[in-house]
Amino acid sequence: MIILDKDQMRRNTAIFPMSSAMKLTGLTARQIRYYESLSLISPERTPGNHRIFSMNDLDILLSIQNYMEKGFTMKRIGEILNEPHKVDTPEILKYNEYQRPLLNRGDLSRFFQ
DNA sequence: TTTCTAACA
DNA sequence: TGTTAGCA
Repeated sequence: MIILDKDQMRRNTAIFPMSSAMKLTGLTARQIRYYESLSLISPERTPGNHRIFSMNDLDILLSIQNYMEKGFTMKRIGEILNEPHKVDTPEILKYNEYQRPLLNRGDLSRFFQ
């Protein structure tokens, strides 16, 4: 199927400015820009060159937070997110069990821990 | 006023 | 990563 799922399209719609990404993920602008440089996320840009994030971008950012909390290095996280074939290691699978549910179904509980 | 890039402590 | 300078 060439056309993405309706929901997937909406989740890929970029509308959040840096300030929103920072509040929603708890990350600093510096960190977010750094992760983009590692191709972990690919936010769109406004005509003025300002980044605009989609829900999927934020979701990835949240996942990065999870991995960091579990002690993964940015190098390792980069491999995990950019090269799926490296994810099937006992090491990763073990931690994936603790991954929180993705940003969907209107579940906002993740924002209130 | 907010965000951006680049670069240095 | 933090922070700051100088732009847009």
